[in-house]
Amino acid sequence: MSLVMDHKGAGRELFEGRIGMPWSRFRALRRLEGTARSQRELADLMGVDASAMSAIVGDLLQRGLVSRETSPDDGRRKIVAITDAGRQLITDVRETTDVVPPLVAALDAGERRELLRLVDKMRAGADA
Amino acid sequence: MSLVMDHKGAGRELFEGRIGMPWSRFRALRRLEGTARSQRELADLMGVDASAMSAIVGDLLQRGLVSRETSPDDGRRKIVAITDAGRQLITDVRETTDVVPPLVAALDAGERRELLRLVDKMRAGADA
DNA sequence: ACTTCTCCTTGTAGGCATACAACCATTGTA
DNA sequence: TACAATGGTTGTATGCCTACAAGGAGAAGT
Repeated sequence: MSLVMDHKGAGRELFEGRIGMPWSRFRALRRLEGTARSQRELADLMGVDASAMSAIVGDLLQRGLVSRETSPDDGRRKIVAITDAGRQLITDVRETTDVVPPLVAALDAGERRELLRLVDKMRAGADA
Repeated sequence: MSLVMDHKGAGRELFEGRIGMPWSRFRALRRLEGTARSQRELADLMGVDASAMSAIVGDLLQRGLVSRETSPDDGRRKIVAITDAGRQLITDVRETTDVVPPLVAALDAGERRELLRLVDKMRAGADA
């Protein structure tokens, strides 16, 4: 945890510099890859409150990465869906491998593979 | 990196709730375990500017976790040293193992050991 | 000596993440 | 039909991390 906390700053700098967007936006975008969701669902998934979600979606909308429209079933809900541009952005980020974080440089190839495996496993657990 | 970014919030909450201190303070404190250092040294190590360091040390001082005195050699420098209370706090934090981060819960014992090894190796690289 | 550099401090500001309160519109319930 | 609950928006505030500017004090170079 300590390692994480100490290097999140570097991570954000790297990321935000690369795609010019606060991390929270990308985080939300990722949750829309599979399904469109209401803002409430998104907020619950990410553990933030409705007002924060409102701002995030508003921003993504302006960037053209998602669409937002009122649900036909329930006039209160706004359904947020990822756009092609949004998908493209996620793909681009995923393919960004040219910057090996300095941290990982300390590991050899086998260790990196193992780390990746563990991280994926943790993420799978966390997303569930 | 994604995993890190997504869970730093939880980490901070956990940490700050436990010891009532922003992470940056602890981060600085750790760098004083081995040697006393001037604020400039500390700032360079942590990659923050002098004014940020000034605030951090001021806070640690108020908490009684470090001492600060002008260097005998150079009247400009303030030498910061960790106190017993500071060491105690670090020890306490290190011994806090009662909260297995939810993330790690997805791994079995062997995997956790391996993860720990990799993390230690990365940290060793980063601290150097 | 005079100037320049260095260390530290204080004040100020910006960005991000987050929360809460107040409010509107819509839906669900008694 | 009233009243309560829900989804969303806007405004406001807090905390942390960070930076930059300006200025005091000591040290170094010429």
